[in-house]
Amino acid sequence: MPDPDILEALRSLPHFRMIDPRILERIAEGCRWRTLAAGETLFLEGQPCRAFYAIHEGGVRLYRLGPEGREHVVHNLRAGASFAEAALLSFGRFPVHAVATEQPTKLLEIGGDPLLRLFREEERLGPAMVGSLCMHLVSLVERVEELSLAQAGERLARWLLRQPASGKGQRLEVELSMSKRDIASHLAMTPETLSRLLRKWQEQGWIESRRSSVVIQSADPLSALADGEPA
Amino acid sequence: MPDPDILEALRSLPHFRMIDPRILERIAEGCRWRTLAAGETLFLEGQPCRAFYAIHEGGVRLYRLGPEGREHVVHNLRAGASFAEAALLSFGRFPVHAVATEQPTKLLEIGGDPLLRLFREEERLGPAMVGSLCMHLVSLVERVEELSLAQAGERLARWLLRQPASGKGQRLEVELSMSKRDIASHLAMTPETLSRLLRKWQEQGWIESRRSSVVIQSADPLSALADGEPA
DNA sequence: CGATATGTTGAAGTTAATCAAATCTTGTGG
DNA sequence: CCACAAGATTTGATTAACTTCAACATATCG
Repeated sequence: MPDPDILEALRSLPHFRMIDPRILERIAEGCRWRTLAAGETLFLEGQPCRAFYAIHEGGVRLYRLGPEGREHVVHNLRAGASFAEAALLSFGRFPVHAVATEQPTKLLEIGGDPLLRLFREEERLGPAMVGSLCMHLVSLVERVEELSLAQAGERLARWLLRQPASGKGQRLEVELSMSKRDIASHLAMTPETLSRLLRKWQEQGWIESRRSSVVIQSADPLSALADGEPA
Repeated sequence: MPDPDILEALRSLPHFRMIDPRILERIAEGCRWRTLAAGETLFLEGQPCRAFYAIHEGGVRLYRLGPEGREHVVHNLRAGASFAEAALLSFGRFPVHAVATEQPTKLLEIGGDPLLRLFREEERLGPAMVGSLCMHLVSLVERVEELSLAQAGERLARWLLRQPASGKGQRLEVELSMSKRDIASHLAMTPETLSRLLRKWQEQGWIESRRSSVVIQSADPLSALADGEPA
């Protein structure tokens, strides 16, 4: 009887988005929560690797030690990220040290043994995980592309047009799935800038900005912005 | 006798970074190049999917058609990105339309049949691909995190400290793996800003900026910057 | 050497962040 | 149901950071 929190956490990982629930339960049996204090070490370089990890809360720093004892930071990860998959599946040993950077840091430890056994027993697991990961990859690649755009308006217009929209004809209604504060953060701008952009576009008559939705009244100028036309 | 260009292109994909060269050759046999003109359609939503694609040059737009014939852009991808893996491995049909957005757009088409056969025959392929993809995922997650940082100096300092560095003791020498122009682009800043930051840090005595390398003379102030200390 | 691409520097102009404060929501307890 | 507190959003004024534009310098290569 696996912990429902663990199942929920597994489902939220891009690794397992499209995995059969029964298989997921078997993976969940090999999982457990780990909570670390800030600065506490999770594993050391060279140790044999029997699991990989997903950060539920807090942050983790992966680093090597240089000749003079200087930390060489390889990655600095926060909630939502996962790590050590390749160590588990390909290398067998951790290639870096890992320490928690925040207090508290809560990790999901996903045991490798059930996972590797399932890879052998369930033919569809490999392709399903690869497909699932790739879908996530495509999103991230595009997110990187978009964050590289200098203009805040360009980023917002792109994001807005990509949101699932209900509505017929010209009037598209976009339900905002997060708070505006979180949207601003997602788009790497301040809430103030987001608010001002929405107001400006409303004054132009392009949109109607509501509390938790935006009605797009004419998508064309937004599309132009999204494609890099000067504001 | 697979086309060496195809092998090279496959190797450069995060999917196949750690795959046995002999397996890679068998995958390569199911690949071919596709070149499209701007606006040309690659596939339509609902068509059966027998391959996935990697963009070698140009760009591809993935979209659905809304009720009024309005394009709903799902992704806008450029060189280096790949897509339709999940369609191939999980769905069997394309969930979106795909058209080239640039002239010319050159794609590598990776046939699904050899891939799916290999998944069954080669036990290690699944875990190896998952591990490889995850490694790339970790990098991307962190890149997103970093691009969200407002300050250009913060981004550069982080990037610099994470580069593989040779050198003993305090003097770390970082060989620049790309042109400064490309580094600037990677970090979402202009070459001018990059140049000015390097010069400023050199005047502070923190680094020595050379043509294609940077010698870090004291990493501490850079680390402070990278951790978000005000400049 | 000359041509082209890459990198550097300076001045001017914009964008978006910051700071500060007002307004609006939402949830809670009385 | 209302008052209140905490949080979210909006607005305005200011400022700092970064881009843009233009010119120059420096490599790289045939």
